[in-house]
Amino acid sequence: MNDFLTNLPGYNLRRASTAVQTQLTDALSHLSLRPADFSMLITIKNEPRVTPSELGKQLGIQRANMVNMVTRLEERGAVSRIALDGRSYGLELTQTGIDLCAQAQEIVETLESDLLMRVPPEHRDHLLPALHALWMNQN
Amino acid sequence: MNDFLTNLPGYNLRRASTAVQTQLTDALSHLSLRPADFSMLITIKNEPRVTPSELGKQLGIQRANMVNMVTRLEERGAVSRIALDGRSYGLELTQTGIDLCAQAQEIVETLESDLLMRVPPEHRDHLLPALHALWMNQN
DNA sequence: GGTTAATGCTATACTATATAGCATTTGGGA
DNA sequence: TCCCAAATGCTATATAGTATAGCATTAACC
Repeated sequence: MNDFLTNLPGYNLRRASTAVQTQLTDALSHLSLRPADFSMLITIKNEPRVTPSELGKQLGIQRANMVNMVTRLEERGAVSRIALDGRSYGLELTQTGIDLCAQAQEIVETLESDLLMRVPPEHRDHLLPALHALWMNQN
Repeated sequence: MNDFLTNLPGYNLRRASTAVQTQLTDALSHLSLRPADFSMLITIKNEPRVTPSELGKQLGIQRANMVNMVTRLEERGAVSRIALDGRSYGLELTQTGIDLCAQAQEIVETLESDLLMRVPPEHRDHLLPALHALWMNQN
């Protein structure tokens, strides 16, 4: 049927990504958390007092788009701001944020394991390094 | 730094996908064509008189969202509608559409080949089947 | 022949992403 | 020390992608 498209790695990349992303969005919605929210929480957890700018750099999110995301997480009491100097501040998880992150982490790890199980065993170990190369080895 | 996220296949899938998608969008923008437009053209080319409904099914696009896309392609003279019965119509490429599709195909194939070259050789052949399994083996 | 399903479509909403521009603050070089 | 460039947080805005609900018309099936 659609031989041309299904033989393109890029097309399959997009379809696979949207499928997985939809699953993750659905699963995390029970915590009223979006995928990007989780990536923020886990990064703040591993790197306390990270600034929104640095967070955006690591996650591939524009500075301008971080503002509302941080605000939402702050308004629900998951993160708090700590002034670093006159213009910037660092982010830390509150206890609520720590708990939320732990719950989300469980959901994510279940999904990630399901994801890998859908990949035929002989290809499984190649997926992560291949994907990693695709966005790290950018020009 | 961000060990947890970069070890998740799903996260790497998303980052890789957005990176590749951005490149494709940029490259196709010279033809004023979006990635989804190209997927429509190539499918119509290989399956003349396909209906918007069927096209959407194959490409994972909602019926409601096909309407404007088909209209735009029709307005620029790339596709034409052919009444199949009282309520549905089939799509065909015009000569303009055939030419446009050929140009786009060249761009896409160049990008796809670049994409594969970024993947370390030992993982290269595993990427397509692994990705394919991720969106075809859905429950 | 009448109900059910399919089709194309409108309207709408939300998420993700991107850019331009602004005020404030920091930091480094003259 | 002063000044200028860069960084930071932020506002406003625009676009693409995706999703749902609902509607009128037509086709298909029992």
